[in-house]
Amino acid sequence: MADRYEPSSFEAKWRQRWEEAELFSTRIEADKPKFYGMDFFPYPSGAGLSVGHCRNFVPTDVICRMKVMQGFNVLHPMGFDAFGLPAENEAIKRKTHPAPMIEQYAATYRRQMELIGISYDWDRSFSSSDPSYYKWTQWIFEILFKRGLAYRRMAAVNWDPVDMTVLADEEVIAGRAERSGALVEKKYIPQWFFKITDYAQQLIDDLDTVDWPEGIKNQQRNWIGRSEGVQFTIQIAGGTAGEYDAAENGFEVRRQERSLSFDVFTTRIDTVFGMTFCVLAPEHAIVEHIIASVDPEREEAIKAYQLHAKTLSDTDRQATNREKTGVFTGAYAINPANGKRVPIYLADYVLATYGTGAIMAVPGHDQRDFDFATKFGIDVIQVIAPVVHVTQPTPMTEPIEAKDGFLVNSGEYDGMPVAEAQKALGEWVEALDIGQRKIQYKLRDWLISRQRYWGCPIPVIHTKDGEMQLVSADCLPVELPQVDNYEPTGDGTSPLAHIPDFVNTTDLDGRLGQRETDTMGGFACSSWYFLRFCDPHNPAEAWDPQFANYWMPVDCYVGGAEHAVMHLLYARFWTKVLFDEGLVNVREPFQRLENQGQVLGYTPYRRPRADENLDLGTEGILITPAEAKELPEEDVFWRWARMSKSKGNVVTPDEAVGEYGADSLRMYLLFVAPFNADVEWKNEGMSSMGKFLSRIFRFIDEIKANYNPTWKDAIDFETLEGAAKDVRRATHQTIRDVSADIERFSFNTYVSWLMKYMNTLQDAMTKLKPAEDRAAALVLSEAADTMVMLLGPGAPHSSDELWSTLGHDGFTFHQRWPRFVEKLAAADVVTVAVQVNGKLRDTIDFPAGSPNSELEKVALESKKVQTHLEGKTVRKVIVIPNKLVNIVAN
RNA sequence: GCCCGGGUGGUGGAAUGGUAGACACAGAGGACUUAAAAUCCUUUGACUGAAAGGUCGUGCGGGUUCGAGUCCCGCCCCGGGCACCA
Repeated sequence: MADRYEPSSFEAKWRQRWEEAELFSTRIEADKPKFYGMDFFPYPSGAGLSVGHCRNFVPTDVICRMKVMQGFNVLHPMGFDAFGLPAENEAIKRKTHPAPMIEQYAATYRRQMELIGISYDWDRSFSSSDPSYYKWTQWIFEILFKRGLAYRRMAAVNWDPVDMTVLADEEVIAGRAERSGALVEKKYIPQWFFKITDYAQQLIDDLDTVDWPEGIKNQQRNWIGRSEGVQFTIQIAGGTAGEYDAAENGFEVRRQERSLSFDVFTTRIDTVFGMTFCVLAPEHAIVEHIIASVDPEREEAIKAYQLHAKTLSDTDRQATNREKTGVFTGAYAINPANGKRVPIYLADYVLATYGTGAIMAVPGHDQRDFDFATKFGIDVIQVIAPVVHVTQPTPMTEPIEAKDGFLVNSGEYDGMPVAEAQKALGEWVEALDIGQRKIQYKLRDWLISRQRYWGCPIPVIHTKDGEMQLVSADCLPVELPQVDNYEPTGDGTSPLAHIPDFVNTTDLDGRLGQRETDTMGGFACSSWYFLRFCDPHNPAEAWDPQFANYWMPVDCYVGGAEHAVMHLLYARFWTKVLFDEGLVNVREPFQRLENQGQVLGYTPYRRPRADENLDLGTEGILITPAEAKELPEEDVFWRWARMSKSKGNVVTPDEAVGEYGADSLRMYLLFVAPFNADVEWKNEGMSSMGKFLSRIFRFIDEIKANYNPTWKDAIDFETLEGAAKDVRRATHQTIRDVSADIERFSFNTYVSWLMKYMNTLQDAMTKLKPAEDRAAALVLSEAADTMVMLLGPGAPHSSDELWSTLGHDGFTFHQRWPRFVEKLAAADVVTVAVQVNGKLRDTIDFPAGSPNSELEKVALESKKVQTHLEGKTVRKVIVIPNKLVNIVAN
C-alpha cells in the first residue's frame, strides 16, 4: 500500500473486480425506494469519447453511486443511438456497412466508459438499430397510426438536382447542397408525419409538473408557440371562381356565391381597420384560381415568383434582414371592417406552414408589413395611438406596436383601448359569422420520413387498391434487408425501394402489396429508449408494465442543452400517447433534467488571406495544430471551441487516464467548474487532483496502525474536547454538506468540502496522538471511514483501494452512505460579526445559542465599536442569532 | 429583435438578504535536499500605513433595506438558442 495516489497500481484491478462481482447489476429489493438516473443516448461516432462526453457521464455516475450507498434501488443504464444519417454517411465513405461499423464504435465507447469507472449496468444495454429494439419502435408506430397520430401527406423535401437525392436540412448550406454545391430545390413527395400538434397544449401545461431548468422550459414553450387570435374569412373582390376542390394541399379555398375567399389568422384583430393589403404565401392553393380570374398578363409574373420561392430553402427564406420581395396578383380583397378594396400580394415572408398561409397586412403596426408597404408604395394607416385620440403625423415613419394604446381611424371603435377592442372585434367577427377566435400554435407536425437506408423501417404495406395497412404485430419487426449497396438512389426514393425482395410482399388479405420504403428519423428511436431500459430483453413485450411502472419516471436525466427542444419534446409526446394508451403510468418521462456545460479545447485558426472570397464576417479558418506550427505566427490565432475530432482539439479519456489516472480525471471534471458551466480544458488541472488524492492516501496510511473499525460503539462524544472534538464536528459537517451538494448537482463544492475536510484532518494529525490517545484514535477512525465513503462516488477506484487498506473486504459501493448527526455537526462557538451602520467593525466569539441580549450587550461594549460610536446616539440594534449584530447610530 | 444564461482577485470559482473572495490553480518567500522532484510552512483583492488600522471593492447608473454579489428599475458587455410565426 502506497502513501500516495498511484493509479496504475490499482485502478485497473478494481475495475476488474467490479466486473467479476457484477457490481453494477440492477437489483430490485422490495423495501428500498427507486432511483432512475440516465444519460442522453449517445450516437457512437468513430472518433470515440472525448473528456467532453465524460463531463456528462461522470456527474450522473456520482449521483447514482451515492444513491446506491444511500439504499436506493438504482437503474443506471447506457445504450446507443445507432441509426441515422451520420452513421450511414460515414459507412458509405468507408465503403462498409453501418451495422458492424456501429457495433465496433459502440464497443469503443463502452471500453472508454468502463475505463473511467462509470457504473452502468451493461447487461441492459442495446442499440436502437438492434432488430430486437426497433421491433418495438415499429410497434409504437402502429399504436400512433391506430390512434390517428401517424399520417401521410405531400410535403416538401430538399432536393439536390445534381446528385438526384433528398437532403437533410443540415446538408443544405446557404441554399446549396453541401456535397454537390447545386442549388437545392423543393420537391413535393408523400411523407410520414406524427401529429404532435394534437398534444400542443398538454406539452405546454405539463411543463409545470417537471423539475427542469427554467430556460429549457421556456425554449419549449416558445417552440410550441401558443398565440391567441382571430381567424376570419376575407372575400376577393369581384373574382369569379373556376373549378376547384374545397381543400387543396391543406389550404382552405372556398367558393362563396360568385367570389373567392381565403382565411387569415391574426393576433391583432384590433388593427383590422388598418389592413391596407393582404399577403398570400406563394404556395397558397388559391393562387391558381386568382390567376384564372384576373388579368392574364399577370400570370407570368406570378408564376415566376412562385418559382423563385420554390428554389429557396426554408432556412434561407427565413434568413434575417432580407429585403422584402413579392408580386401583386392583380386581385383585390375586401376589408370586412370598412369595406375597402385592398390589393393582394404574394410574398415569401408569409409562410405556408404557419396559420392559414395568408395574412391581413397592417403596415401601420407591424414591422414586416411596414417594410413591404414602403417598398411597394402601399398606404400606411395608423389605427392605434399610444395616447387616446392622438395620432402621429402622417406619413408614418415606423410602425407602432402600442399593445396598450387606443384605437383611431376605426369608426365606431375609436378611443377604445386595445385589449377591449380585441374582445369587441373578436365578438364582431363571430357575430358576423365570418370567423372565430382561435388558438394557434407554431408547433408543426413531426416529419419522420427519411428516404434513407439506415433507419427503422416504417411497418406499413401499400395494397393494390392504394390503401395502407399496418404490418400485423406477429410479423414485426420489418427487418432492414442486408444489402451491399444502400446509397441514395437517383429518384428520391429510399434505397429500400430498389430491393424487390423487400418491397414485394403480401397484404393482410394475401394479395400482392408493396412495403413502405421510407425509414423513420432517429428521433423516433430515441423517444422511448428509457422505457426499454426498464425491461430491455423482453422478447414478448416492449416492456412489462410492472417494470416500467416501477422505474418510471426517470428521476434524473442528464445531457447537453442542444437537445432542449426536439428530442425532449418528442420523448414527452410519445410518453403522453403511451399514457393515453394505458401502457405507462406517467404523463412525463423525465422528472428532473440537468444540462452539463460544454468542454472547450484550445483551437487554432488561420486568418483569411485578402484574396480569399469568404462569407462576410468570417474571422478565421479552422486549421490543425500541426498546420498552425507551419504558418507564420501573425496568421494564426487561437480560440476556445467545442471539442470535436474535426477541430483536432480533442482530449480523449484514454490520454487523460494514461497520464493522470481515472480518478484524477473524474475529480477534475467535477471540480473544474459548476456542472452547467462551460469549461476551458487544461490537462494540468488533473495533476492537482492527483495531489489531493495523494494526501488522502497518506492520511489513511498514517492512521492505519491505530485504526479501530468499531469506533461507532466506542466513541464517547460527551467527553471529547479540543482537536478531537473538532475532527468529529468536521466529519459530520462534511457528511451534511457533501450529501446536499451531490443531490443538488453542485459537484465542484462537493470536491471542495472534501479538500477542506482533508485540511482539517491533516492539521489534526499534527496535534493528536492516536497511538497514545484512545479518543483521538476513535475520532480519526471515524474520519478515515467517512473520508473513504464520501470519496467513493467521485473517485471510486481510490475509495475501494483505501477501504481495503483499512482492512475491509468488499466494495465501498455496498457500504452505507454516512449519516450526519445534527448535534455533532453543530458548532459550539460561533463568531459573530459586529457592524456599525452596516460596516463590519469587530468580530466576537460567543458560545453557540447565546441570547440576543447577550450579543447586543457584548457588542456595544466592544472597544472597536465604541470608537465608531463616538459622538453618536444608538437608534436601533439588529441582532441575528449566532451571526451578526448591526448597531444603527447617528 | 425575442428567449435563456452569465459578468466576483492574476486564473477556475465560493457565498438560504447577514463577516465578499470558501476550495483550488498560479505567483512570492521559506524549510527539507549536494541538487532536483515530492512534501511541508508563510504570504497573496486594490490603495494607504512602520504597525494598529483606514478607505475602496462583485460590469455601469439608480432604488428598496438596519444591511445588497444576492431583490427591484434602467443600461452596457459576453455566451448560447430561436427567429419574417401574422
